[in-house]
Amino acid sequence: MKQETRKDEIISTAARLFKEKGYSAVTMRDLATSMGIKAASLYNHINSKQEILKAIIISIAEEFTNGMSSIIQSEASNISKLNSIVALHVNITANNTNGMASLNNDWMHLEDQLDYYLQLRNEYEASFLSIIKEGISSSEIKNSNPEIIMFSMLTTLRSLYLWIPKKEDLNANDLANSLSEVLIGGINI
Amino acid sequence: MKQETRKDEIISTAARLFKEKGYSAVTMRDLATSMGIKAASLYNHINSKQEILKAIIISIAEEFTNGMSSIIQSEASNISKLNSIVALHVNITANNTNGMASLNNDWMHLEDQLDYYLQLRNEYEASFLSIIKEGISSSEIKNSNPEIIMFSMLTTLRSLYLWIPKKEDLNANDLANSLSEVLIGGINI
DNA sequence: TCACCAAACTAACAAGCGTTAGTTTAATAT
DNA sequence: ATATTAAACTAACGCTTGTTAGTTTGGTGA
Repeated sequence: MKQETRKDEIISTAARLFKEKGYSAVTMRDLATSMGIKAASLYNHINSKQEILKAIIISIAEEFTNGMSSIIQSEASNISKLNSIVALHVNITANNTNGMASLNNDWMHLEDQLDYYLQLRNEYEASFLSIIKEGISSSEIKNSNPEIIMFSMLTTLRSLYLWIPKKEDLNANDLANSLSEVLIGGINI
Repeated sequence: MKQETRKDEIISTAARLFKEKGYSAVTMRDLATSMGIKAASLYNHINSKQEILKAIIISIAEEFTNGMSSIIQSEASNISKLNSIVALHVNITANNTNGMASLNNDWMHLEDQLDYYLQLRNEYEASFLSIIKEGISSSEIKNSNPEIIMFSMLTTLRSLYLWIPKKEDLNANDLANSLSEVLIGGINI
């Protein structure tokens, strides 16, 4: 765990501001003011506003890709893989709530890295869907529409960034377990 | 059903653009180009960019408030009320996919109407939560954390705008039913 | 035929944008 | 003490922003 550089501070401050108003509505002067410096001084540490967005989003996207890769390769049951996906989202989001907001809402403002981001996202969703389909084949999962199941789970998981900060006394494991129960077990008796 | 005015065309075109890039990243010149006119000409029909956002968001928010009000007043079971909420979201979203994107992502750029919007949203969530809590009390719903249940359902429903446009042969009733099954019944066997 | 009017236009505004260039400051290493 | 350097600064750039003012256009009703 390397110590946080000034560039890291800029990136995490930017992520906080991007969460509140979105990438496009946050100016370099806003960011500088939040850091207690002038806008021009930011450029001693970063090359462009774009670069900040890229740094926020791509690193998280790659975390998801790596996590999914481990899950896919494991020998667990498909239901157990879904539980692991829930835990993956809870953990990544708990560690970088602000960044998750940019990933969800500002990915379209990635320029050079947009294609790469979309590739990672498509691969992630394909892996997710294949787990659900295999779970249906093996009778672990109800024979419902697999796209609807994935959509429902994934949108809930993607929105965790809105919800986790409100639970100050958060235990990530407890949340992941409760959420898995609701998402997988349903709510009716 | 009154015929669409030029102002309505501007608002629906704006909603389409706002969905793609967000309110802040869409300029009045972008909007004008999409309409095939010059930016200044927009001001023959609308008073400000703000006003467009307000027109998009507030009308939808009030639709939700009215829908929830009917559901709350009905004599149905709590599970049945949840089914009605799912249908409410599917129907409103199917009729105004682009507007739902602004409601979800650009509500914070409402200025004068921000407080009003937040009031409607808070009331809506309070009603939603009370249905779930009553469902738990009456043993219709598993005794899980009611906030987690609401969070899970609501975030899925709020993300429908991303998903509905991909299903071109959409039957709103079928989608509402399938989604209710997954959200309420869960997915495991 | 002519007055009217909605809806387009051209031109321009002040303010704000991301960014660059060159300079100063203050701490560290020699 | 002196040289080096990271990190701040001031000043300004060219461009884009939302918006206004005043003008032209083309169709409708008297």
